[in-house]
Amino acid sequence: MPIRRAATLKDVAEQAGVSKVAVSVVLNGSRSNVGVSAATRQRILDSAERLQYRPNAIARSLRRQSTNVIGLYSGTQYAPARGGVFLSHIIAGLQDGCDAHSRDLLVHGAFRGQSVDDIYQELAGGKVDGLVLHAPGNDALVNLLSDASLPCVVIASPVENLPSVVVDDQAGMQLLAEHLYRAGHRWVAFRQSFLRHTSSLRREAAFGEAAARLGMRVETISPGPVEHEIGSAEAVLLASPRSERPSAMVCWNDTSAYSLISHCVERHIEVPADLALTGFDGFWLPGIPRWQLTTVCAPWRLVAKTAVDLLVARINGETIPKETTLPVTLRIGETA
Amino acid sequence: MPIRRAATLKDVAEQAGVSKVAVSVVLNGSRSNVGVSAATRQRILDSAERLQYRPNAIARSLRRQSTNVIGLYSGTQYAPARGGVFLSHIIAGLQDGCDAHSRDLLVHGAFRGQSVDDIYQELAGGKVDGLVLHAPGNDALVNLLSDASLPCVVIASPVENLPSVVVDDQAGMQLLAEHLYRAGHRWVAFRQSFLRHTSSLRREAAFGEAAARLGMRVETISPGPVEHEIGSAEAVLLASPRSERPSAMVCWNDTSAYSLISHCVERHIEVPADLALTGFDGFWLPGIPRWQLTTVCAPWRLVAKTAVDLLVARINGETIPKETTLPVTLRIGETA
DNA sequence: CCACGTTAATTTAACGTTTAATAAGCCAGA
DNA sequence: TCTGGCTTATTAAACGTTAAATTAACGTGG
Repeated sequence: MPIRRAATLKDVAEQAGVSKVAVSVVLNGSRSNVGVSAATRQRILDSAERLQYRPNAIARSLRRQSTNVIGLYSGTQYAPARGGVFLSHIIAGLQDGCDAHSRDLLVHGAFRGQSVDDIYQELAGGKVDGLVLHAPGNDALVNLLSDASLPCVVIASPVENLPSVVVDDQAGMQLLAEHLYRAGHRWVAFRQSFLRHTSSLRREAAFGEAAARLGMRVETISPGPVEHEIGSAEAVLLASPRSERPSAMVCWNDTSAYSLISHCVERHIEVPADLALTGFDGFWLPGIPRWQLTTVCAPWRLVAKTAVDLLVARINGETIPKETTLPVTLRIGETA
Repeated sequence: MPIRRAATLKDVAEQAGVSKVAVSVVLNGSRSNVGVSAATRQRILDSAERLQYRPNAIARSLRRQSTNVIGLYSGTQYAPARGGVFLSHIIAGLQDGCDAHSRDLLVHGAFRGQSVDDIYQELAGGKVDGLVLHAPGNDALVNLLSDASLPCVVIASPVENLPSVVVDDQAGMQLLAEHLYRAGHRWVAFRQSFLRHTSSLRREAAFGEAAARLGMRVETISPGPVEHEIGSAEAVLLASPRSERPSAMVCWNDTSAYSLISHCVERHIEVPADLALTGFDGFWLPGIPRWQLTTVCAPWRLVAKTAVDLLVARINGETIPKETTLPVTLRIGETA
């Protein structure tokens, strides 16, 4: 079978016996000053149809100096087992946004072992009109990006000098603290991310303050160095009699909470009777039976969608707020 | 602050007092016949450094007629709650592949309400060097793509005329049938996807044959028209005494199985004592306690990675197999 | 001292678009 | 009859890169 080159403007123009410009105006309508008569227009349309013309997006991008593509750079590994549920909501939201603004989404590679400069080059190489950053981590990279004229919006955790879209950790922790207080808890622990994510640290601080304001005793527990494993301090805690340890644990996110439930089940600790526990994120996992987690529901998908909205506004030259905070809600389940 | 235009080859060339070609050769090394002396090379490198030159990916793509980007088109909505876990594994695998071949991943929009022609134009507009298709659905689109010279690989479900990467549904169903037979089951049901996915139909057929070969009685159950809800036929079945209904249900995927477990718990049906059930996919959900599903583990992430490998081979002009089938394994949990 | 190969460069053209500038034809009004 | 304006076009240039063809300079061996 003959692999024939895709038809270009030039081909159509020759077929129709007109100039490239006329074809461009008719097929990819521009706001320039050229007019085209009805007859010519029809001839062009016919030729385009006959030649199966499709405009070349790359050439157009080069000329227009804009690609209609939004990039995503995430500093975390996109591993479904670790944070994958989170990122899958983020990607869904980015798609919502891209869809609404007729843009495509470019997911940049993992950049394993590449230098900051290489990563920056890849990000700023003109492939995208703007960038959504998740957990960029690397300060050097962020500095490069702040200096560059490439529009960026950060999600999930704020970063100095760049606009961000986050959820109201503060309010979420306040809601949890009040709920636990009302349920009678006076000694509670915050279960931190074993990787000490920025979000975890922010929530730890917020919960500490909220609980202290209510007069509760608060401490922080770090789980083991391996995900889903239990740390030694935590093991000691879970082995202690009920009266000699916190009666509730606020986990930094849902995954951590589910993992903790497993440990409790193994140790025959009744949830919430022996130990109450809560999560954060509120992701709905398909049909998980039995355990309805008490958690803070955060609109992550909307966060991503909003980030794209802002990014597009920014690309269009508008000024966008430094920090956008989306509200959270408390979902009371059966674990606290 | 001054938003200064990014430096181009021309800028560097002028600074260094050489031609653009020399700069191109030094910075973006090509295999052409031009030589550059050590002194000139240094001068160019210095200028590039001073001007913070980054090559423009779009211009390069236009000239090279290749973008180094792989596209993903999925006919399904990317909704985390529905199939999102699946797609998140797929995207992870695509990233593995893109990473291995130094490519980027372009996730095309949802194309809500767009015509086949528009979608095709978007896909074939030169933005990507090749396309991974998931559940393309639309026949017209597939035909267009088969005709076009754009390399494609289909994943998850085979499509006529296009190379595909799938998992061994046949073997998986054989394993399940044998396992259930050994456990003493002689009357089993296949729980179909309420959307009648192609995969579900293939598995239904394969399981039917395998079970029949073993002399088991088999039937098919369609769940309700709403996801995670139960259908009337199924409700009747679950309400029947144990001896008057199948003793095991093979669900078309894990999500369906988890959902069914919930219904069983509500109805006080003990799993697996009163009803055994199995899934398909073997996704690990973070720390779900209590229910270890008996299921077929399918290497979806690897499927996606393999698709990219093949696609890249195809882009490089190699011939690739029509259908690639990856093996599955049986994971025996506590539900069957 | 000249033909020849090697090295170090440059000039030209091309990739497929879009925009700006320009030109030709025609008609209305002064 | 000329000026000006509108319609319908065309030509030239530009976006930033790379490939092919060309040129200039410099030995080197015959």
